[in-house]
Amino acid sequence: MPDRTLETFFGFFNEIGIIEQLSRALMEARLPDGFLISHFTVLNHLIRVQDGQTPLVLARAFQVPKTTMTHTLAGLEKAGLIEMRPNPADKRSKCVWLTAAGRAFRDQAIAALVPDVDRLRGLIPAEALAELTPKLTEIREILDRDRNPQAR
Amino acid sequence: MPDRTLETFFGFFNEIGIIEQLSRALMEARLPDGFLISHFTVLNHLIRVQDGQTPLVLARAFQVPKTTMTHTLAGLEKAGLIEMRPNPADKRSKCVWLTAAGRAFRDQAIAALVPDVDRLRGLIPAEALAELTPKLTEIREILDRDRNPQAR
DNA sequence: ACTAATTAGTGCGATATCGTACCAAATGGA
DNA sequence: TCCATTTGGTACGATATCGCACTAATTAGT
Repeated sequence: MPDRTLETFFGFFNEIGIIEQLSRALMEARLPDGFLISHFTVLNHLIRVQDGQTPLVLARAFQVPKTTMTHTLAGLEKAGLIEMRPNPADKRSKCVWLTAAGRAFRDQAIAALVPDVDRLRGLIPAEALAELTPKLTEIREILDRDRNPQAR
Repeated sequence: MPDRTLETFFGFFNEIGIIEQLSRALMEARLPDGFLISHFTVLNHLIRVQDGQTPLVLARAFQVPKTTMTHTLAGLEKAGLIEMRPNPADKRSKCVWLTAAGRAFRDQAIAALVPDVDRLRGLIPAEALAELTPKLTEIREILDRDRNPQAR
């Protein structure tokens, strides 16, 4: 019950939640019908970091339960954007590989967002975001370490 | 395609998304089984701002489609935490009123969160959040004004 | 080497979210 | 006053998310 600490935390997470909703709606409006942020971010991650990763590694990277990742990957595979191959190092496991269509999809998605970002950067200076992001990263890492590290 | 603007925006919204997930998981773990953040935030809003508001006003306050708010309110009403009464000013409309149980539920939910906040404020100084929140509010308001203002 | 515990992935069920379509009431022109 | 449009709310269907439970493979402890 320390003074206004509770309100401070609530207020912060409340803004985070609303911005998340708004930005998700913005992005999904530009993706082809039936595709969600989750699809895009997985493709983007596979390109930026590395493909060939296992579903579980991806689930942990995105902090989602593994069942959710299974579902997302199934959608991407059905759309021909990724390929699931057996993991040579572990017969229980699989590796997720991008297809050419997957790379193209991600590039097109980014291209489709350019007009939005162009418009927004007239309203929100990129420097303001660049300044905030590392602080958010710090908080994200703290929350991440804080939560129960097993499961998911 | 301006230099790294795209990456800056992506990076920012990415952190926002992850923090949102982590904080939601944290809060929902403390709520009674079957209750979600959406339930809590509506109750909290009705107490902090004012009860007697209409579903549509609430939907706009939380930036969710009105169908989503209908569903959330139905859950709260079934649990006896709110009451839906006719709106004397508009026969199509309704007013959402808290019950005593609703107020108690909200108070208990907050009490259940105190240990978490206590722990977190040892890891994240409240001042750091207090400093970030207004900047997030500004961004949220910009995004809000930017998006298509009708619908939802 | 053998068994117990752990780990990777999926199937299934519950339910939250959200778009479309719809009804009823209210509003605004002519 | 009447009709067209707009607005508040809900029903319904589609699907994303997530917890639980299960199988198969791996790892650890003896």
